[in-house]
Amino acid sequence: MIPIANIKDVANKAGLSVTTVSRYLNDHPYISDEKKKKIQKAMEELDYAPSTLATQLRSNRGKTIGVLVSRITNPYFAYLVDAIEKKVKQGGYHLLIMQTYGDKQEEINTLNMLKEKTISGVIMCSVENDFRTIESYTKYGPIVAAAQTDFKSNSLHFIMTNQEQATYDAIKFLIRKGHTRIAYSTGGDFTENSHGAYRNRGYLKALEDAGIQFNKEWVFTDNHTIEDGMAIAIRLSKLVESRRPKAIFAGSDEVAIGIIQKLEELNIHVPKDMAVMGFDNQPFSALAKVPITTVAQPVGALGQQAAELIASMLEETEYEVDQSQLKLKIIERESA
Amino acid sequence: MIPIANIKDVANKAGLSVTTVSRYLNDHPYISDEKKKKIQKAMEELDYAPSTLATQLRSNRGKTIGVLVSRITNPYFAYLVDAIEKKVKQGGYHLLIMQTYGDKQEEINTLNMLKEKTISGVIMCSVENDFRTIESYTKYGPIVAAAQTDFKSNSLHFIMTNQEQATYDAIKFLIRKGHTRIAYSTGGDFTENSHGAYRNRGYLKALEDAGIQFNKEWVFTDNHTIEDGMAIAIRLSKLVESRRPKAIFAGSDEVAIGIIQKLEELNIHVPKDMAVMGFDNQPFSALAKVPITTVAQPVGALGQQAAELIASMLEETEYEVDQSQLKLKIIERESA
DNA sequence: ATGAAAGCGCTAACAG
DNA sequence: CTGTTAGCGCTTTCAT
Repeated sequence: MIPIANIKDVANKAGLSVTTVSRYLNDHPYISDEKKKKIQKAMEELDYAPSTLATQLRSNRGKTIGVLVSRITNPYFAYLVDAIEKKVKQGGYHLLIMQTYGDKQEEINTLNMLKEKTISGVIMCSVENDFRTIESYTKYGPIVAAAQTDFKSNSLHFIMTNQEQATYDAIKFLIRKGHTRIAYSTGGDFTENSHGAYRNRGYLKALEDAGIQFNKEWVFTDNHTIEDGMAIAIRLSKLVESRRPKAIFAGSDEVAIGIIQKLEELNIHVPKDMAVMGFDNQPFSALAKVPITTVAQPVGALGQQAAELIASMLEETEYEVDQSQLKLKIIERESA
Repeated sequence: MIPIANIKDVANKAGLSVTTVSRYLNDHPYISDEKKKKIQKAMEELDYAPSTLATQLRSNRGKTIGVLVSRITNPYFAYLVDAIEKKVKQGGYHLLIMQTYGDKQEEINTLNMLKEKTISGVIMCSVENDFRTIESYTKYGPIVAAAQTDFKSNSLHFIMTNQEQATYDAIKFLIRKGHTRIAYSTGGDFTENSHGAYRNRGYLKALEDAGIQFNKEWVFTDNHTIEDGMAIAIRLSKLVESRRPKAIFAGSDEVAIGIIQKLEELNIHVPKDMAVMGFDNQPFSALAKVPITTVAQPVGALGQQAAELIASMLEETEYEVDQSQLKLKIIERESA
């Protein structure tokens, strides 16, 4: 691991000053072609690459964007990260991935990296803390959150999809299929200010509008994985039939596939005995044992726009989010 | 976006020198408790956080590890990244994710970030260039590749699983099931030095050992996604039955699920008309329409050990890879 | 068109 | 135990 040449070495070799070399590096005007050649030659011979560390320290601007996800193994986040990465790369940015696993403190830790200049901006694909708290970190750098909210802020920016409406539509879809006994699974805890509060509202509102009584026994909280879905199925199966729902909004395709799998194992058939509705429209959803009826999220557009928005904040240019690209859509297949 | 306090501000506020503050920051001995308190207080009041940029520039050691994957949306890589992230976090490192999408130049670009000090080390979860080339970048920082190879190097380190043996075993498994017409899909181009060369060898060797004639018509190259799998199924279906294989080694569960899905649509049944063998044992594989028989990769151990290995190189300590954790294993389900 | 010199925020001799 | 000082590699006035 040999010491790498620095700008001074290049300057010496080229018989010029560091200033000129720096100018060359930054595409300044006023350098004669002759010297340009010399510099290029020196750089090649020395196998030179400018230290991003020094550049960033001096110019006070980095090229790394932090991306917060709850876990990268959730395909929803993987696809989001993919879309973000493709876009930011165009602007010469890089992505530092941080997983929170639902932990508030981990999220704060990442936000603090803004202060330490480890990253220059943050895209929050999931959010754990309340927006008031998060907003307070915008004084350290730009933050974009992908989340639905009423929270108004000049400094904290959002890329929003209408989760409430989509959930309302999804429940309505089940109701139109004749369902009235509709269970509900969420990644949060079903309280007012938690994860998925908007979806909760959509669920409640759809029931209410249809004159269906809400049944607290039928809400399942804190579910994220295939295993969580399986656990739900087991609980569902243990309910005597008179108290058992006939449909469930799973909150994610991962949970949905777990539910379906276990239900079938337990000889409860989908959708005949139990309709299951997913969320996300992940690649495997169409290919499951019972293809999943779900709501598609516009991940590609979401990631791309989040990337463009954060870049515009970093570069102090304007960017207008295009809501028309951010629509959710029910995909009807066989599970409901 | 307010300017952040620096070490000098803290020193001034605490009425001490920057050295003492720096010592405090780095847990040096020999600071009186009284001053420690003062420093803590000053830091809090100023909302101070040390600039990682300056620290790294000065100490010439960063805390960011680059991770190269071909695409993060492939669950194999997502789980690998997850395992790596969990481990490096313990050492205070962060992960910069780079996707190559199979592009050699992208891989080189990432390796070059070592030179620029953007990252301090690289874990290559996928590899595109030849090892001779990659090895030449080790002079800029530690590189760990997760790949099987005979390439010997003092500077370039490997975390290896025996892909050849696993493929041999998988093909053997099919042969024991009575198959002799076995097709083969790979992510590479089936040449000697490409992607998956070891798997190719395993395939060829298993055929040879069983006295089965190799049929070039039955190898499908450059397949990675579910869509690629579907395309294979279509090509398979177009073969007249006398020239059609009765089994296929898909190379990945993603490709396998695509093949199975499309085959079933085309009324060719798995495994009756065509056995399909996957690779990776991804979470959805057990839950597919026809649960996939596959070979499980030890992603967790792979990620963890890659992380420990790179950390040991960065910290110049010793680390011995534990091969016993790195075994591949056939998981028999229904597709073959 | 080019260069000298100051300094970004921090660490590490060295001196006391 | 604490402070002074010289850089790490780069950008950026300010001269020339």
